[in-house]
Amino acid sequence: MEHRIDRVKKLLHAQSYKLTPQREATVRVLLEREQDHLSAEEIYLLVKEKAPEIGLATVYRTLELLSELKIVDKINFGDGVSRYDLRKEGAEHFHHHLVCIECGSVEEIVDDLLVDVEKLVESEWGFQVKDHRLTFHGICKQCQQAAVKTPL
Amino acid sequence: MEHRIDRVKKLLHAQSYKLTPQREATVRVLLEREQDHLSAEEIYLLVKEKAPEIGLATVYRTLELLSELKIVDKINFGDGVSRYDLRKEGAEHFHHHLVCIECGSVEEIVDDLLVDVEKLVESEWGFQVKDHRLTFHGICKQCQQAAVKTPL
DNA sequence: GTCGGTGCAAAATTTTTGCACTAGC
DNA sequence: GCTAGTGCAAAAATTTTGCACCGAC
Repeated sequence: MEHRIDRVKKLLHAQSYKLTPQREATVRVLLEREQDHLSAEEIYLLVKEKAPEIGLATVYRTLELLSELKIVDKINFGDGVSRYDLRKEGAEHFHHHLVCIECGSVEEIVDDLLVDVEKLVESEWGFQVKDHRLTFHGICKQCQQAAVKTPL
Repeated sequence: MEHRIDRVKKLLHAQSYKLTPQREATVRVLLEREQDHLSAEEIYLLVKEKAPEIGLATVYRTLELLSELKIVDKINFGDGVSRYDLRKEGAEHFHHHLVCIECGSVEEIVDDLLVDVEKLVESEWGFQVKDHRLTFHGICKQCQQAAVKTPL
């Protein structure tokens, strides 16, 4: 855990930003709840438990900063709010999402499935790919099983 | 053009909704500006030119309805607003987006690149894919050429 | 007359901004 | 002291909702 905080600290310092207590608390929440795709509000409430004096605006400013530095990814699943995901350390593996349209659960998959597709996009469209977002919408394993047990 | 309006009309009727003048004006704007990824506000302003009495709330309600019926796709590129895209007629081909991080242009690609990837997700994760969203971020052909001519 | 649909205004929600204040160098 | 960073409150921006009204069947 600590080495991951240190890594963020270094990335911030490299751009002359500081890892303030507020920023550290925010990063710690992101680390602790890495699988959770938290919204700014949710992050704010969790950070408040560690650092009660923090303001929502600071959380937004921190998340925006981390987002610019590509330390977190700002993602949007179509409900009104942005969600924030810590990037994995080895930046060559992106992670994608499986959003269940039944129960709303979000699963992550870490394989880089798009290597071939990216090559195709570069050669066919002349578009130099830097990053990508991929989200599948569908029905998760649990809901499929539930549907078998209790059909409509 | 007209047959595409008719198609929407049928889809609405099939679910006991009407193609009111306001809804028709909205769909026409979407048809005319199909490549443009308009926001609700932009659509509202364009619809107002045809039907000045329309309210923004109606545009939102129409877009939400069309979205539920899968006639349009609600997409989000990370700026604060939702954008709306008419689905292509042959629903088995989704369309993906190439977002240029230099000039902000959005290109569409219509190939269904993900057939193999979807199969993998279904077999590996047991997730039944219904739809997907794929966006590439990178540098478009024009900006690459501009960069060669005028390096930093 | 009923009911889906609409327009308007108000409300709710999410995010940003202005400004005075603080802490570290 | 200067500067980056912060907290708070206000503002902005986007989207939703309540309600009275309208129009087609």
